[in-house]
Amino acid sequence: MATLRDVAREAGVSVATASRAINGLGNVTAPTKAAVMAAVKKLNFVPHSGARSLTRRKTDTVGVILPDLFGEFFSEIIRGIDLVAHESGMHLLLGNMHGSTHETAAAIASMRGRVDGLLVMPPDLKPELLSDYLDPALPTVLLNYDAGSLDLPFVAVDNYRGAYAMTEALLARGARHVVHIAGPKHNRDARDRQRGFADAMAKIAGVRNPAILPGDFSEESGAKAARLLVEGQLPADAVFAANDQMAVGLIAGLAEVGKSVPGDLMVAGFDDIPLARHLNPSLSTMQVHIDRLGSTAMMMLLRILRGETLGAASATILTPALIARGTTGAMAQASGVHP
Amino acid sequence: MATLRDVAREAGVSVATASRAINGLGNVTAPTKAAVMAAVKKLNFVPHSGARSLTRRKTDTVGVILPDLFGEFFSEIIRGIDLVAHESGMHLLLGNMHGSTHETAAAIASMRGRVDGLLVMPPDLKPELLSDYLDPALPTVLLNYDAGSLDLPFVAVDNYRGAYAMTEALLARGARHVVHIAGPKHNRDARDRQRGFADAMAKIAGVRNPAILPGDFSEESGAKAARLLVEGQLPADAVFAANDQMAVGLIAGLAEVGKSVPGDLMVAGFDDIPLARHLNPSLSTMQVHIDRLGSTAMMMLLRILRGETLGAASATILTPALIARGTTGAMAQASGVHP
DNA sequence: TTTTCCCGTGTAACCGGTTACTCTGTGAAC
DNA sequence: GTTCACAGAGTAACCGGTTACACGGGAAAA
Repeated sequence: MATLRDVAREAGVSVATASRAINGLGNVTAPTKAAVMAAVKKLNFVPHSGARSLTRRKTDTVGVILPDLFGEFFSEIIRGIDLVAHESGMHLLLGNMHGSTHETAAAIASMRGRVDGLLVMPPDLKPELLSDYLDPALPTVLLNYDAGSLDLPFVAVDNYRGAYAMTEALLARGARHVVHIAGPKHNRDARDRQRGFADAMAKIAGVRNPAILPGDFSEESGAKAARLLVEGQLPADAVFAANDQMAVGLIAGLAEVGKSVPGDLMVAGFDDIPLARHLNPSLSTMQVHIDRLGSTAMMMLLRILRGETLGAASATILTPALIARGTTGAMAQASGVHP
Repeated sequence: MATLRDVAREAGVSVATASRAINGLGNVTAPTKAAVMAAVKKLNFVPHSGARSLTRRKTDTVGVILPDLFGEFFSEIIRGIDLVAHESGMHLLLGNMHGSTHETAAAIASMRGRVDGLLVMPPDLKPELLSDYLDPALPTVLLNYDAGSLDLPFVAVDNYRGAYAMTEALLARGARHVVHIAGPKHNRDARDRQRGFADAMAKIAGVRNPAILPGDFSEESGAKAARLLVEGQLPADAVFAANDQMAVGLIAGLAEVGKSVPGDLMVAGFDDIPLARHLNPSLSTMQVHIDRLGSTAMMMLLRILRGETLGAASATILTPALIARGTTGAMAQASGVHP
């Protein structure tokens, strides 16, 4: 592979001049520049980004550290990030942290010298721990994580208000006994959604201890909730699952025991996964623009890298939108095709 | 940020010794090593990967260049790659090529000095062009692309045999008039699937010019095909869509005009997207393990990087599996929950 | 004509690590 | 008591770019 020295020799100039010509800096006459460019072509020279980033002290790369994610979520976040990154000529260095806290630390450490900034979606670990791992000198934006005590910029989804709004909507459609299927206990999103549900039940319906079934965001746990619901003979005219996956499992489970949706029970989910609108009846849910989570965070990071101060914009909350569909009695849409 | 020089000074040794101690190379006494490690802890030193890769001439990173992909496909490939990469301590540098040929070249060029190898999924461009962009010195494995003339290692899905098998299955279930909905004209996968369909029709059913409707892999084009089918009064008792998305649109379109599946018509797709098994009736399709596309390619690349020669393994073909479900009259499965 | 200034270019230091080679001192072999 | 081998540590070159600074020469200013 040709180096800048080779190009300079070929063009009969010094490396400094070659470098200037290639990077379009001033102080190079047209003929000189032409000679350098000819040498570049001839030798098929491509600058070595690694070497360049060493002196420039910037890599034009941002590190993205995500936990193990389920398909749709993952790709949408990346898509959102990439969209913005690509516009600014930035590269994305992926670093999944596969579960363990130890790996998180390793993933972050291994980014030093490779990236100009970091987008981190921490799993459910404590802020104090996180701050131990993060390099304060490296601009960092957190994804879906309100750092609280740490004053790191972040983008998060307002799970609380989303759940509140959905519960409110179910009650408004006439439900009296709304049951919630919760997500994993240690999961922040799940906890916030549960709080939103409970608060809405308390404030709007005056119900202090609404029924809450355990779940773990999986389809299976939704189906299991259906059995619990029926066998336990819980009074229920609506079920609000903490995510769509569980709602899907729930509906299948209810169908098996002959309960109809929304006839016997209304059902609602959260996330608006693509499958939601294809179900029959289609699933009512809270729409979260996951890609915006990524693109917004990336934009924030870019601004920090440009030296701008974010101020109030350093905490961005995305509010999910209510999508009323068939499972809450809205008119069933023609499934399949939507412009 | 502390550098190796700082650590060396703090520990009272030379940079060479510090480097050896940190990297666990021999020729360092225990006390010396301990002193260095203490300095590392104290100064919170993290080696600068960029600098290290410059001298080592390896980056422990592989570049992944993918075209603009639809969600599921993208995340599954990445997941497969990451799975293997992570095990070997490799990083992933993402470089989407958003369409244009020019961008592809730029994406590949910008990888020089950043990566040890490349995984490239070329869009539908010609092999000759591709070889112009690729650096012969950089180990490269192609994804879903039979390089043909180029002797680059690749992993591909056997779309031809998959389509052949599905067509065969439809005929075996008693279909006489099978209609194909094709994918985008310039798309390799789509063309191979169409060939497989046409060949199966010719060889098994003796049909020379089977009906083929245009499509572009989108749901909309599937719905449009449904209209064409009904309005054109094509004789048809089975429709084989070149991918699941179109099959989904098709089924919705058929439902609108009162055609039942599989009663009036059997329907089959290709890919086995997650939605497929959730439809009612569930969609028969060819299962492609997209994640294996990624993991297999990554394994091949790792072997090349280790200096092994692949030999026959340099061309890996993944054969999709037939999944018979409700839309071809197989017993409808309880939708929603599957272990 | 002399001085000043600036433009185009070259020299060399530097980014932060790695490593070939050198040097020193100790214990084993003679 | 030499000589030799070798382990432990240091010096400095090097990876491939960027860039501060120096330098020479021609045009403009005096």
